[in-house]
Amino acid sequence: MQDGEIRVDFQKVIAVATKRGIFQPAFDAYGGLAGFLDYGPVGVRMRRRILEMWRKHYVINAGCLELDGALIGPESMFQASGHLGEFDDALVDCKECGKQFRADHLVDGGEEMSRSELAKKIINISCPSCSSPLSEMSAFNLMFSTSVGAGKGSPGYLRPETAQSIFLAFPWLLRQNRGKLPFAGAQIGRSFRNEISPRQGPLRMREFTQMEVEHFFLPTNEPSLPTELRNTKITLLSADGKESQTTVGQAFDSEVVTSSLVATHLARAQDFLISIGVPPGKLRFRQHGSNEMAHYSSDCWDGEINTSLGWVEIVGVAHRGDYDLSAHGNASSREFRVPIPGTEKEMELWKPDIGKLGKEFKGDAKLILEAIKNVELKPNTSLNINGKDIVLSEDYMSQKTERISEMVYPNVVEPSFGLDRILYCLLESSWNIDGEREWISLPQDTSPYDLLVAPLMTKDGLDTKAHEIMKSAIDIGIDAYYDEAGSIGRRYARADEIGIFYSMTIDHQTLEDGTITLRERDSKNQSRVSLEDALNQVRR
RNA sequence: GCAGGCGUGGUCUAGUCUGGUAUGACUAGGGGUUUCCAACCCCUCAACCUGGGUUCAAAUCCCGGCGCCUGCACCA
Repeated sequence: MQDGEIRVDFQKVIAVATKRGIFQPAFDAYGGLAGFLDYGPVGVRMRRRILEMWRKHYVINAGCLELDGALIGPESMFQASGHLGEFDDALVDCKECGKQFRADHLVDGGEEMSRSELAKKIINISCPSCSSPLSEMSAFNLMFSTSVGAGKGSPGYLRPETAQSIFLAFPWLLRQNRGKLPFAGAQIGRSFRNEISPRQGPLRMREFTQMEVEHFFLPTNEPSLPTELRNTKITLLSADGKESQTTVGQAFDSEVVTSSLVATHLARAQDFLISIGVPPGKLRFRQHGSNEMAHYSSDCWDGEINTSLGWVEIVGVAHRGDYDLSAHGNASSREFRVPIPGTEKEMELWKPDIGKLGKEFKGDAKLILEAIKNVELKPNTSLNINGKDIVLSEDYMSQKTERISEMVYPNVVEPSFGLDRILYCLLESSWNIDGEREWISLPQDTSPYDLLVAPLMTKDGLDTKAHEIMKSAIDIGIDAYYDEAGSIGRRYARADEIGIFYSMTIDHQTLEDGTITLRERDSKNQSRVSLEDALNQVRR
């Protein structure tokens, strides 16, 4: 079977997902609500295992600092992050044919205009499709809004990405890292976007789980591409349309990927995805064109999987520059900059003697302090305060020695994974069909269960023995599933359908010599081994 | 959000045109039999998306809502 082959379609995956307890539409009993899913017993296990693998890669191995941020944020924060402005589309629709357009796309230079300007211009424009008059402009924001507190409360929004939590926590995380750059924050959590028309189940959700890393570094000292990642094979589709199968090292050397940290995270993302079972032949990284780029990003590569629905984005590796930290630095009261090492200078500075200024100038002292805030103070500085010329002599100031560094906003590279999409793509791409037999061929690490425990029959004490074995498997940390219903073949089929990695069958010989039959899912190979050997093999 | 199509047990489906106690299969559960890759026999559970209208009577006809699919638009 070919690596890149597509063997199953969307409808089929959704049908089996429902049948086998992976996921189903939420609020089904009330007619459903588009864009929301419930995960069932098997789905929750799969998600948990994918998350475990992600944490292993990014938190445990790569040493990212993990955060779990609040879901609801204040308006001022989203103002600063750009989400209130940029996530907000001004829409008009045609009164005649009902088509809907983005107002800023209909007006020349509309993308640069303020809302009120746009509203004035749009009055004179008619429907591009049928030339009928257009409706008044209405705003649509993709963020869910709510109100915080009693009564009218203050406006709040559900976060549309987990990233902002990490940006806001940057000064705090930096202290946890004892002031050292580079470092990365990592977060797993839910995000919310009020999509206009969510479709295709887990691929376009209104509530979804993100796994994000924000890797902070000094712009003057970008982490280099680690040598062990240079040979990572990767398929790249750059913005100019050229597709290349190359290595991360070559892509960086030839400047297809210009940032060493972006290159690093392309390699890491690829490693992670392959480790959870994404077939390399179905994976590529596609560079965004400049018109596609999000408001914060200067370079972005989407990791995409080839599915029955076309290429589906499951991870974005974005160079966000200093967009977010400088936005929060400017809008909030906190310092988000860091000193640039080596720029530390000793300076002789004159500081005003506020006590003396106050005694001498009384009410004007405040104005003087403000006036000297932005100039370099030295003896006999002359100022104009309320039309009066004032010369500050040495008596009003004293000289101090200070060590000062240049300050800079760190830059950030962000790999951002969508868990729900990953799970869907994994189900689809690991689907195998062989005649009547259909099974999910996930690596053991992301299979929902390690082991099926099945007595060949439910008599002669075989089921009792199987229960005992079940317990001993669970005791040593094996995720085991017990099934005694129906023929053994049927049980294998059920186990295969959700991708249980091993099956263990208990028969009469088990009662005599303690051996069992161990079956491996993909090959269907069976071997008779002692229970102890079997459990050791199954144990992860 | 617009247009078109669709909505029947857990799943797939017949029935809708032509209004009258909803068909079949699979799955699942119980029992029997058998035992290493969805075997067989018996039994059981279980459905007309929702709200209104027309009618003696609505799964069926009409209108609204919700959901799904396709196309357009949108998409970090």
